[in-house]
Amino acid sequence: MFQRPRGTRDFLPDEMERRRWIEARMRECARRWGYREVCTPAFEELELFTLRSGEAIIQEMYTFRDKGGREMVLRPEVTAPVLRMFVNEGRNIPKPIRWFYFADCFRYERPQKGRYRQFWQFGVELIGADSPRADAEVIALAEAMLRGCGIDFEMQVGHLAPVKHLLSGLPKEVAARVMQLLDKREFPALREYLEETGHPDLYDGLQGLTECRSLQELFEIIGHIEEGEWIQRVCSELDTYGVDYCLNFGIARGLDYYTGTVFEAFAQNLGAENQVLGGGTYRLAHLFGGEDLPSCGFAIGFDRVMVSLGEFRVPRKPAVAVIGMPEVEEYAAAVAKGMRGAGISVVRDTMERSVGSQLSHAAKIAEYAIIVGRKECETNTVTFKNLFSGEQRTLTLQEAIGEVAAHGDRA
RNA sequence: GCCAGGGUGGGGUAGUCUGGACAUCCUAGGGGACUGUGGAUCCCUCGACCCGGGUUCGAAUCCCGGCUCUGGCCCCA
Repeated sequence: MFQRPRGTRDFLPDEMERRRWIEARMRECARRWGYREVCTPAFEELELFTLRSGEAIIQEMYTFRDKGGREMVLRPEVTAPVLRMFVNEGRNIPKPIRWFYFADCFRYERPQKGRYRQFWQFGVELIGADSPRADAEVIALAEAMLRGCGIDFEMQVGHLAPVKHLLSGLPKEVAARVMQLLDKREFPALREYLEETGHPDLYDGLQGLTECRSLQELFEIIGHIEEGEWIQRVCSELDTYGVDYCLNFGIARGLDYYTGTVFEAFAQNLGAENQVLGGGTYRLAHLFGGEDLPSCGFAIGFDRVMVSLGEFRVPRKPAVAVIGMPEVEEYAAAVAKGMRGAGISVVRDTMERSVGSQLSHAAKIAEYAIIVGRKECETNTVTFKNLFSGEQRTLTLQEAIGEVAAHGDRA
């Protein structure tokens, strides 16, 4: 027997229906906000990802050398490919550009709850807009999309300027380490580290940033900064949208490429891997040879959304089993064809089973059975049986089609 | 890369501590009783000790290594 590769999953039909159902909701939400789908290759040149993030992350990627000797990688995320595509062929598209994607990504990491080696991201990029209103639109869309899926989550919004302001006097490595500790909320270690490096005075301000829950508190800590008005405007836009969020100026991840507003969403019922969405403003295009356009985007951890939602039933169109006696094979085929032509899901026996067995099987996989034999063939009718109630009637094909359609989706 | 706990037919399990004959039970799958009316019932059938090594007369059981799953750490672009 073959085992599935580590960190990958198989999806049976019930699970796929749930996944497609949620995916469709996200798609529909993106569409309503004016975003259109794009698709990039599943693999790219390795350098596309190391350019920004350094060589160190190679160990967490699926890299390979192709037959031409090129260093390639299965995409570990989609923002860089989308921006690469933008630089390659998006120059003459009217700005701002609103794109979304739904794609599988690959990371060579240790699997655990909500973390897989092949995982799906649903993401959105707003390219070329640089305003508080652009930031707010993307956050509001993120919120709407997650709400639309029905998960229970908390949206946190922050900005990198306050913490960068506080750390402006520190050497780069020290600042990076501080950000790391701050992001993880390891306050005792942070205090210790600041004392070691001779900046104990920064502790209260940094801790304050992670705890302050209003702009007023924020400005009391950092005083006046240039980005203050921007932050204020993003918040008031979010209030206008009616977005339910809380402030967190301790969000520090991705310092190397996020430039301003940052936001994250956390699901309530997941384990250690409870972040279901992350995003912010960034500048990437210039790295790939384009102009230095600001962009804002986010990615939803689709699999984590699915874990958070648990099991649920998706409405499904009813299925019909057409059971024909051997002597009227052609008539049965015509009935099946007619129903399929009307958009109905039809199955027929492929195992040469008896009528009794066929019905027995039909009861497990279909909602209705249609039985046709000499009798029905001669009168140009069908025997239409409701497999829930057992009730059965003689109908014309058109009447049977109408019956199935009238009962609609089943829950 | 680190820690903890698991791995027995497709799914769920008993047996493992205390080694012993054909490995338990439920469920799902296939067939039949039943060649124009099913889900019940009965019968038949298919099908497993994660892999490799060691100890032993004998290993699902004990020991070692590996793989893998679950949860946590690390990381999270």
